[in-house]
Amino acid sequence: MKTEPGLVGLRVTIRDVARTAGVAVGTASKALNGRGHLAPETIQRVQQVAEKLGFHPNDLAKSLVRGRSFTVGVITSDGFGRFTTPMVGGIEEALETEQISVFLCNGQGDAERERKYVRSLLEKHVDGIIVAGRRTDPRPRLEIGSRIPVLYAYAQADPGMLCLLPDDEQGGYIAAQHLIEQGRHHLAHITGPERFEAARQRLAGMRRAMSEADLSISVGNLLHGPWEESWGREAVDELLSKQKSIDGIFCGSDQIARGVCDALRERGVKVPDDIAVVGFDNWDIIAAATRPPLTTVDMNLRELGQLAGTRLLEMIGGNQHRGVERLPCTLVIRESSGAQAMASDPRRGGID
Amino acid sequence: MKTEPGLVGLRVTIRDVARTAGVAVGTASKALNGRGHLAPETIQRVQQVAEKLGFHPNDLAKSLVRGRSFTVGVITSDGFGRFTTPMVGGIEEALETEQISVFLCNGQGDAERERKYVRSLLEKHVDGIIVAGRRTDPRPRLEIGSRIPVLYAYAQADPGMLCLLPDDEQGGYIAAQHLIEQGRHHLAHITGPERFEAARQRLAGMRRAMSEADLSISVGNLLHGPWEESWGREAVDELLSKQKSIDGIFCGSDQIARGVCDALRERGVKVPDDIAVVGFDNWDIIAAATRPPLTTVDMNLRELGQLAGTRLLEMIGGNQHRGVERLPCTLVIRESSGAQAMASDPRRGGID
DNA sequence: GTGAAAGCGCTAACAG
DNA sequence: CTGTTAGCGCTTTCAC
Repeated sequence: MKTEPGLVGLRVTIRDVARTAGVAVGTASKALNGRGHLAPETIQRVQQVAEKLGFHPNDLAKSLVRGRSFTVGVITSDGFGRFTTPMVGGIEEALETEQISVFLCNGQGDAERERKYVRSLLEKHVDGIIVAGRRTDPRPRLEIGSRIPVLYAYAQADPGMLCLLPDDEQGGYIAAQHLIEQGRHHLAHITGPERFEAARQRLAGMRRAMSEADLSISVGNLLHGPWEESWGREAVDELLSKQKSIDGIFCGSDQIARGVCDALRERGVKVPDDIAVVGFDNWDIIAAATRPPLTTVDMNLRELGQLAGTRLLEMIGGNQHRGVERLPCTLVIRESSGAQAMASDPRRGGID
Repeated sequence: MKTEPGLVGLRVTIRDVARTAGVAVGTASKALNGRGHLAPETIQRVQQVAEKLGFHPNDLAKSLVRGRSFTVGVITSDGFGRFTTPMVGGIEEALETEQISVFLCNGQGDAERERKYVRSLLEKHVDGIIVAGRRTDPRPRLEIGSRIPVLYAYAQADPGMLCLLPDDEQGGYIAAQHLIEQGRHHLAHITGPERFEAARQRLAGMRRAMSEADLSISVGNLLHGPWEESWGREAVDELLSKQKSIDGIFCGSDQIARGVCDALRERGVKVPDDIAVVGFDNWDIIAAATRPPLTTVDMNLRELGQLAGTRLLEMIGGNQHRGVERLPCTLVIRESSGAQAMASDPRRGGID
């Protein structure tokens, strides 16, 4: 026995709407979607009935017949940590303009889990998949025995895949360039482990900026260590124990920069007057709370996410992309670098 | 013209599998899902063919006929900030055991966006919705003209809804109790704005612990301010300028606690020797980097998320829930409280 | 302009 | 044990 329209029927279908409005199902469909040529009054009547009945079209059925689900999957590897969080926001933003919903999958960097998720997403017939990572070093490619587009954001697979990354080299460049512009010529770099591509590229960018100004990093002024606040403090000890005349430090992360600033202050070294400091990440909870507030490089992860969403949409539309695409970083000027806060051009110092 | 099985056919359907395996569609379905009674060899053959063809069942069709989508929607209000991030992890974990996928919706605390998302989720025929907030104060209920279950996690609507919250009162209780057990009897409380229910409840818990020990908070030792690190520093100035003999401070958040510790150290006050400090949140990036590392209260947000997932599953299964349910907090002992690090019982000091 | 019918891919009776 | 049939709710021809 069919539920009567207007009653509590848990499932108001288009047939209920059609019957109540006194039209055929096909007609109701057209009225609801604005397709075909219908009498204005019919359209209105159907829509009113739908409204009154609280009709919600069943996307499952819709997708089935249209052959597309209007959903995409996002597989993250760090369970929404500080890198993926803003990215996912950007992805969603780009996708929602096309009414596409996001399946969230927390891969936790575990290949087995990722495989499971891929399977599940494939069965949900998602229109595409974005892999959002937490480090830029190459990782194994996601195996998908299917023709749906895949893309990597803040993650890198092989060159056959589209990989969206921040331009760490350019980020290092603008950081160092900024210090140099403040008249600081004796620069040190305190950063993370050398095995991170990001650390190597930021350093490369710094070197490029310095060599353009006929400067270079003195031996002993380049310190690699863990990505931790305490490493920033230790590194300062190491650096200053050698009595070097340093007037600027570029740090590979805001956490390191925070440790650096704390250590300098506790030694009576004034930031930025004696030594200017620039961080990396613009992780506001760190950067804004540091004394003084950190000038730092922003990787524009939200924009990276938006780009990922946009590119995926293009790929779903049939335009394939591949290779590495890098998004410029931006300098966010606060107080630690001794500069006037001012708008900075995102493209400035770009390498292209 | 149908794509031949085995060819590049972008859509391998169960019919392709059935035809290739030389069985009927219904039989293939049973073989693939382990339903009905089939000859073992048939099952195997069908499965092999499915594998070879790279067959992925279409969940859309499956859901359509089964009347359930095996998906749920999670609407967050802070775009995956520090509260929702661990919760969403827990939610996913609880749900994946039942093979349920999560639609991620970033409501950004905007009622209009939430409405849009609800609509979209309803059309996707999700089996349930979780609203994950970032503060525990009452918020408007989500309007859903439908019979699917809804629940609030780290958010509170009206009493007709199921709301899952951390037990802030008990959290405040165990924090203060811990300080008292360390022999600290002159306690201060530096916390967030009074308009936050969480701030009021943590304070209430602290009061309960103190009154049980025949203690109370002296006038002037209770300071409300913004949830910021700098407020912690300012509050210390305010507190110590009055020359009070304080030997313990319970802070309403780790950020505040960090500011407090920094300010104390810079004034030459030893933590924990002179003054013991306890924070709230166990936000590791803050708590672990503070000098000394913070003893703090963990709201177990991941577990809260798991609970949310579990409860939603129960509700989907037909068992309705309503009212507020609170999950106990746990004390995480580090160095700032002067205690031996030791396992603590989550239930200890519970109010029930 | 509107209705009727076919079918998206799958599962679930019911026959055989 | 396996095949056939009838839909799930919707869109989309194609007639009228």
